[in-house]
Amino acid sequence: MRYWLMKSEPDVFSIDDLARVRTEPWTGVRNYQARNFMRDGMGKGDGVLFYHSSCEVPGVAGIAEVASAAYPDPTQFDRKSEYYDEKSTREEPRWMLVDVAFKRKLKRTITLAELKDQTRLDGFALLQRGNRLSVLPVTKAQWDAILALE
DNA sequence: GCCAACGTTGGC
DNA sequence: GCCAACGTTGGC
Repeated sequence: MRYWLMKSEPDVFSIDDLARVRTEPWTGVRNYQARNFMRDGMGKGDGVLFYHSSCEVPGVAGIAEVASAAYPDPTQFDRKSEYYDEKSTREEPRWMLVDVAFKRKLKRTITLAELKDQTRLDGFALLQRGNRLSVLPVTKAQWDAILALE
């Protein structure tokens, strides 16, 4: 079992939205490194920190889990989707995703500011300069350190 | 294969 | 709304 962090803008899709729908296909990732983590790294049952980005209080808002193996993101084939990719084909899909299932909402959001204060989290990918990845790996030690703040 | 221009992310 | 970081695109 591995651990991950996945970013979502709460105005678009929040932890409460995930709680409502229970399981959500993680559509729209169009970054190769993030895709590779989903395609090659993730397995069913892996832990996911659900992170709210681009909002008033950025931070970890809940816990989810990987609920499927990777499969082609259907939005890449949909001409009407904002995620449509004309260079992708069904024979050779360019973009993959996993399903993400709700586990629980944290009692409170663990803020980015708090995470930055933790010396135990030095080296955490989320906190590295210029990081913009929307899907990134978390070690067991980092996972435990973050959730200990709840 | 280089690199300038451009677009996007995301914190502040 | 600003801006730093950085990935992608396309001309050469």
